[in-house]
This record gives sequence, structure tokens and C-alpha cells, in this order.
Amino acid sequence: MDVTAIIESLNAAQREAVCADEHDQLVLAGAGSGKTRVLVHRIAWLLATAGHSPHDLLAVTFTNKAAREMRLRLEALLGLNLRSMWVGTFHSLSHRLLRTHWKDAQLPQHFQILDSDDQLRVIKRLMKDLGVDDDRFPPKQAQWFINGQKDEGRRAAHVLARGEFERGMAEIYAAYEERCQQQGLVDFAELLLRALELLRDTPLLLQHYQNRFKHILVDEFQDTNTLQYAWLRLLRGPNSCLMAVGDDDQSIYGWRGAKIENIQRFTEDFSGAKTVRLEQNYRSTGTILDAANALISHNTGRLGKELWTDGASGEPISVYAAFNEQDEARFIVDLIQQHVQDGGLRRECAILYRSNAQSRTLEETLLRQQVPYRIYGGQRFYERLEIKNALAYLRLMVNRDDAPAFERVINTPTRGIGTTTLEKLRARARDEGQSLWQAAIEMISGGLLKGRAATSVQAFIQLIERLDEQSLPLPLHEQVELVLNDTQLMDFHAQEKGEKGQARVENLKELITAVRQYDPALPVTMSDDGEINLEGRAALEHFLAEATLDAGDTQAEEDQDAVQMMTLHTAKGLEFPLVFIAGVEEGLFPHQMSIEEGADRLEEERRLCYVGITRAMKKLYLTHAESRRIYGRDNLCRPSRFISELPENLLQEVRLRASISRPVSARPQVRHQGMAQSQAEEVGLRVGQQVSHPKFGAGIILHAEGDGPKTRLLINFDEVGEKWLVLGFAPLTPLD
DNA sequence: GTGGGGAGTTTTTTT
DNA sequence: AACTCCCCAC
Repeated sequence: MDVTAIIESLNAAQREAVCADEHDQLVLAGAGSGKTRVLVHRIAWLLATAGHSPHDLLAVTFTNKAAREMRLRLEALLGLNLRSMWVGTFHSLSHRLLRTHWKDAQLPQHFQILDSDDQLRVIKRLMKDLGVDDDRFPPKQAQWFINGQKDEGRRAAHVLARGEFERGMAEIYAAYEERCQQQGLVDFAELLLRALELLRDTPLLLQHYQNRFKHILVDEFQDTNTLQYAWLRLLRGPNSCLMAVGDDDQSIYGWRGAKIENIQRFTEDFSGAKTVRLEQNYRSTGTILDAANALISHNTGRLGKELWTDGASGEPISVYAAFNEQDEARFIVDLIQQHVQDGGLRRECAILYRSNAQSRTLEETLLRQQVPYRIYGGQRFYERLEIKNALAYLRLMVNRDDAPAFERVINTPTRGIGTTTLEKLRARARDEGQSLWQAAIEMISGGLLKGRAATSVQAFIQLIERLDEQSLPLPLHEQVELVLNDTQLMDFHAQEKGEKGQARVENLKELITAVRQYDPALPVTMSDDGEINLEGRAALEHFLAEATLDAGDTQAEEDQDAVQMMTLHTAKGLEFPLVFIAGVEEGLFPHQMSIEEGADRLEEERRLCYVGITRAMKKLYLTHAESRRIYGRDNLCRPSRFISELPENLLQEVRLRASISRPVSARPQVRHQGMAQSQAEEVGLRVGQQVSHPKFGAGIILHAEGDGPKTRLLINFDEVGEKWLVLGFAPLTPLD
């Protein structure tokens, strides 16, 4: 590797961070300032110049995607295989520690990971058993409470409960803690907390890892929560360095426990730390950066940072005031079509929005205009019902005591084991302190179940035992295939009516493919006396953990050139030449809930807007609607305060030009600003509707006043401009 | 065990 | 408006 060439390609600030001496560092990396590049090059520098081995380094990210990308870029840059280097998410690294040191962590060897869905089920079950009133203590809130406490590093015994509600919650937490321990279940927050406690309470282990990791590098540091920060501080040994890379202005996850304070106090906690600011932006035009800088300057308590570019200032930011969300969608889609007509690609365009509900209107319009699009977000592959059913069978094969898995498939597909039987099993398990599996076996052999129930439960037990035995010597994907067929899960979902069943079967097939391609990267632990079996089960266990920790993409990657649609949160870290931010209205963005929650939340919304703006490379559009249907009701909306926080000289109000619009088939219904519904419905008109007039040509309805046939319409005609016409007299034809 | 009907909910998302 | 959850009837 030519280190000199790499270093020369960096700017001064980047170079300072990459080639820094071995001390703690805080790298404040503005949007588009080459953050990942610095991280990757720093590691390369440590390996090539400072003489470290990959074994000495630990790189932590938040998402699996980011971890994969980092490893990939490093391997490409160095031309090395970096399997010995720890690169992963807080959760995957914690998981690794716990699997390796399960005894010291006081966990059963085959502990299972609970995803949030399973966690909620466990909590609901538990509350039923405890007889807790779920009106006063909603299970979702209990889950929120428990995770929140764990994220703060607090065990049930340490909860500071004030008031009846919190005391109740704390009791649920304590019972939940006990049940998870008993069943060998570990939720997401528990992975981190347990790993932290493992290191804290096992000095030799801590020393070992502190000595090993000479350098710890963290990405997206502004998103760390209390627990993650404690984890980092513990793992950084007396002779190690921590490099935290992040951007306080892009901290947008406070609502789920991220502590922006962590980045703000970093240099106090690590007193020798140097701060490097990366402010030169390689992504956006000067105009876009000026707007971003101006917006974020309205926040308080910033560490301070100003983005700049030596590139062109580019086009102004366009602001469009739509009549309603349909008009907004049409405006956006029109411009995208124009972009494509001018030779651009659809994938260069991104539509960003605050909440998922906004995607529907946009989708409908794209669909109608036959513009291919891709939506990010939504249900992920390993979270789908049919996939979770399949995984539950596999989990039972690995660990018979896994109660959530047992409950999920005991009667899926239906095999005549109803609530009554299940309740008996639960009662027995509870009274004897057994797992459901044990309870089932003992009740069968003790003759405590009668008739059909006994037969069915026995058959279920035998099924699992047989599958376990038969699948053991098989390759992983054949194990899964066997399970899908012999449990009749495939048939069960195949006979579900409608497209749903079809899709589920497809997904199950997809699961087999995914397993076939799965490379567990296992250290080969096969013993001489041919215990291939052990190896086969270990592979399955790895696969199951990975499926839970990385729930997969929302949808299979499509090669088609498509418009990119996602929430502002999802867009963080991405960039697009052409960006639309839709629904920039008070109440929606900033969201009403954030406005009500106070200044901190509002500042977070502003950071979210900052994130959105800085996604744009060349051209940015902000759109807002005067009227928007939310929860089935029309609301009048004011433009967002964020728009007025942008310097006016950077903005350009988009004049309505109906001529750029193509006709769309909005359902002919009018319920807007007093326009008479019945009258208008007859002719199929509504505000925002495009119409044609024999004399004035094509135009678009801007306003409606009055009632019945006397309704006055303000129409902006392409050729002759704005005109007031009376509905009853004007020969208007809707353009659909 | 399924399906219909009524009531209640409704930001943002990863692990 | 659209979705989930829960209860009740078949």
C-alpha cells in the first residue's frame, strides 16, 4: 500500500485526523466531509505506518450495513483479509463477547437473542401470569421502560421508582429480568448491559481486552446512548486510544436514548483528547451549505462547525407551496419526469419525508405516472411472520427451552393445541419452574393430558426431536428445507388465501436461498473423531443469531433505475443529486409531538432538517401543502418555521406553471375550503385539479369560493394567467 | 379456529 | 384513512 499517495489525497484536517499521534481524538465530521474516508484511512495508517496488527484494533458502528461497508472498503484499500479485526455493531460485538465468555457472563451456553417483537410477547405473557392490569400498565410502555432503564445501565434493583406507576414498572422489570435469565433469553439492550457487566466484574478479562485493543474507533458517536458510552470507556484501556467520529449537528436519535451530551463532554472525559473538525464539504453546492449552516445556527449548545466548499454556489433552493398533498406529489413527480427526460437517472432523485404516512400519496402518483420507485423502510425480511415461524422451529432445535419459539409454533400450523392445553402447560411450567418443553414432556409421560391434546402435544414433541436428529448431518439449507416441509409450514402458508399466501411461500423459498448463501465464517471446530454434527449445529446457531441481529433489508435489491423514497431518518449518510423534502409544514416537520415536548426535541427536528438539506448535492426542493389530510381529516397547514430560518436570498419561490404538469386522475371529490361538494363532484373538480377551457386552454384550479353553481373558481391558465370563473357558467372539463 | 365488527391509535428506527 | 387489537359468534 502506498501510504504517501493516500495521505496526499487528504485535505489538511483529514490528514491531521488520519496521521495523528496515538492519543484520544474527537473528529467532528460535518456532512459530506469525508468521514468514512477518514475512518478507513486512519485504520490503514495505523496498520501500515504505526505498525499495528489488525488484531489490535476495534471498530464500532451502529448498523450492520455500516460495519460491512467499512470492512469492505478497508480490505479493498489494503488488499488484505481482515478477519482477525473486530469490526461490528455494539450489539454484534457484545454478542461475540457473551458467546465466548458465556460462563463468566452467567448465561446458558445456548442463550437466544430476543428481538423487540419477541420481547413484547414475553412481557405480555409475563404480565398475564402476574395478573397485572394492562390498562394501567400497558405492555408497550413496560417494554419502553425496561429498555430505557437498561440503556441507562440500570438493573431492576437499581431503578429509582417514584410514584405508583414507576414502582409497578420496576416490578415488571424485575420479573422480566428473572424470566429471561431462567429461559436463557437476552434482549438487545441486555446484550450490551451484560457485556458491560461481564467486563466490569471479570478483571482478568477486562485487562485482556484492554490490552488487546490498542485503538478503538467509533462511528456516528453522536448516536451513542449512556450504556454504549460506558461500554466504550470501560473497554478503552490505560494504554489505548479512542477515536470518536461524529457530528453533533446530526444527532437525530435522542428519542430512542441517544445522548448528544456524550459528544459534548467527550473532551472532558478524555482529557488528553484532541478535537479535529472536518468542515470542507465535497458533496453539495455552496447554496445548499449556506442554507444548512444558517438553519443549524438556530440551535444552542453546539460544538460549532461551519460547512464550506470550494465548488460552485449552484442553483437556489426551490420552495413550492402546494394546495394539498396530491398537488405536492404531482409537482415532485413532474420534476422527476422532467429530470429523466433531460437525460437524468431516476436513482439520482430522492423524496424525503418526516413520516411514513406521507409516502402513500407520493406512491400513488408515481404509480399512476408509471415512474419506478423504491421505498426504504417497512418490514424487514427476518421480521416477517412466516420467516419468524420458520426460525422458531429452528430455534427449538437449538434450544428446547426457548419459550417464545415454543409458543409461536406449538400450534402453527394448527394442530389442535388450543389455549386450554397451552394454559395447562404454562401453569405446570410456572409451578414447577420448568420450561414449557419440559412441562409438555412430563405432562405427557405423567398422563396429565387427555385425549386429542395428549396426542397432539406428543406428536409435536416427536416432530421436533425427529427434525433435530434428521437434520443434524445435513448442510444448513437442507436443514431448513427439511423443517419447512416436515412441519408443513410451507403447506400451511401456501393454502392461505389471496396474494398473502403466495408472498409468504415466496419468502420461505427466499429463506432457503439466503441460508444456502450464508457463510458463517466459523472457525473450524471439528474434532478428529468426526463430530461433524457439532459443526452443523454451530452453523445453525450462528445463522439464527445473525438473523436476529441483522434483520435484513426491507426488500430485495432491484436493479431497476428507481426514484428513492425514505424518511429523513433513513436518509442519514446518503446523498443524491436531486432531493425533494416533502411536507415541510408546522406540525408535520417539525412534528407536533416534538413541538409539544419542548426545546430539546425541537432542536432535534432542526437537526433532522439539517440532515435532509445536506443530502442534496446539486438541487434541493422544499415543498409544503396548504391543506393536508392527516388521519382522515383535512388540515390547514402553515409552512414550517424551518423555511423561514433559511436566508431568503438562497430561496426561490416556484411559480405555478400548469404547463409542466401532466394530467393525473385525481378522484373527483371536493372537500376543500368551502367548495361545494355536490356541485363540484358532478363535474369532478377540486382545488389543484387541472382543467381545460375552450377559450383559455389548460389551467389549474387555485381557489374556490362560495357554494353550489355560484362557486367562484380561481384558475391559473397556462396561456392567459389567472382568472375568476363561475362554476355554473364556465364550460370546464377536468383533465384526467 | 376463523372472521366480522367495533374500538382505539396514529413520529422518527436499529439492534 | 388505515391499521391493530380484542371480543364474540359460528
